[in-house]
Amino acid sequence: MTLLESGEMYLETILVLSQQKDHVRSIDVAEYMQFSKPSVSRAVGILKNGGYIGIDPFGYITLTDTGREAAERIFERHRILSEILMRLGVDEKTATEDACKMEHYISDTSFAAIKEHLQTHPTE
Amino acid sequence: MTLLESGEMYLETILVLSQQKDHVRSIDVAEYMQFSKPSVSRAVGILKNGGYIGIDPFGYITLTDTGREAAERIFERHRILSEILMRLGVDEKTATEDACKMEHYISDTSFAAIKEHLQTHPTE
DNA sequence: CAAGTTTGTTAGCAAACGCTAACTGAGTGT
DNA sequence: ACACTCAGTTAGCGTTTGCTAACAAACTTG
Repeated sequence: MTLLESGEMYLETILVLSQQKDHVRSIDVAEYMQFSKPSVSRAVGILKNGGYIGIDPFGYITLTDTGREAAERIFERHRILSEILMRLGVDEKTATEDACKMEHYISDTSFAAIKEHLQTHPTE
Repeated sequence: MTLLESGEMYLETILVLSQQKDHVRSIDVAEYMQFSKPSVSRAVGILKNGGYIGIDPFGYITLTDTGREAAERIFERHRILSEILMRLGVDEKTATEDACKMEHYISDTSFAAIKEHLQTHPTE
């Protein structure tokens, strides 16, 4: 099962929310993403089915190892992409929004190059 | 009518092909994009309907002013994005592929910042 | 405990956008 | 003229992913 943009967004959201709260429910994801409950319900089912998340008896969502890996991969892209855009003078809001889309499409190669550039050229 | 990624790709392709050949037909677009004829036929209908292209009696596709503007806007993003990626050490093929996706999602603000950076930091 | 809220699900719609199968109509060739 | 090929269209399918309406189950509350 290959993750598409939407799946990656859900995983990233689950990761972010789990860093902010004790547990994450579908309704939390729905509120955060501003999506309807049924949309999240279906997405959660698909991600669970794909082995990316688990749902405990309380309805709390947990990332599996695979899911956490994918979520962290995207989240890192998000951070690095917004950072380089801000480094170029882009305001935080725009940088974040753009990173949020580009994070799903950039290749490992290009991402590595950008990350490398940031590491070798610390904040001027 | 707001252009989505697919519409932008078709316009960009039409622009590129019109720089290479005397005239551009649906079949040329289909071959170039590796899409089926019906897919292109529908897309062409939508773009024509939206006022982005015209079809002359020979079946040749022409960009309207609006269409050309949109196509050139995307094409410039394509060029600049691949350039900055290559500047960071990414190989041409990957840079082009990535630019091809990101060009549709980057904001005017971020794009301007990248373009500005390239102009003020000529090839080292 | 009855009534209301909260959470999640099911059913089904809509749009975008790829596809194949099958047709039309125009030009080409023998 | 008959047959073939080429370009384009129509009809209709499948996937993804958002939505609303409506329902069920569980928790809260007076």
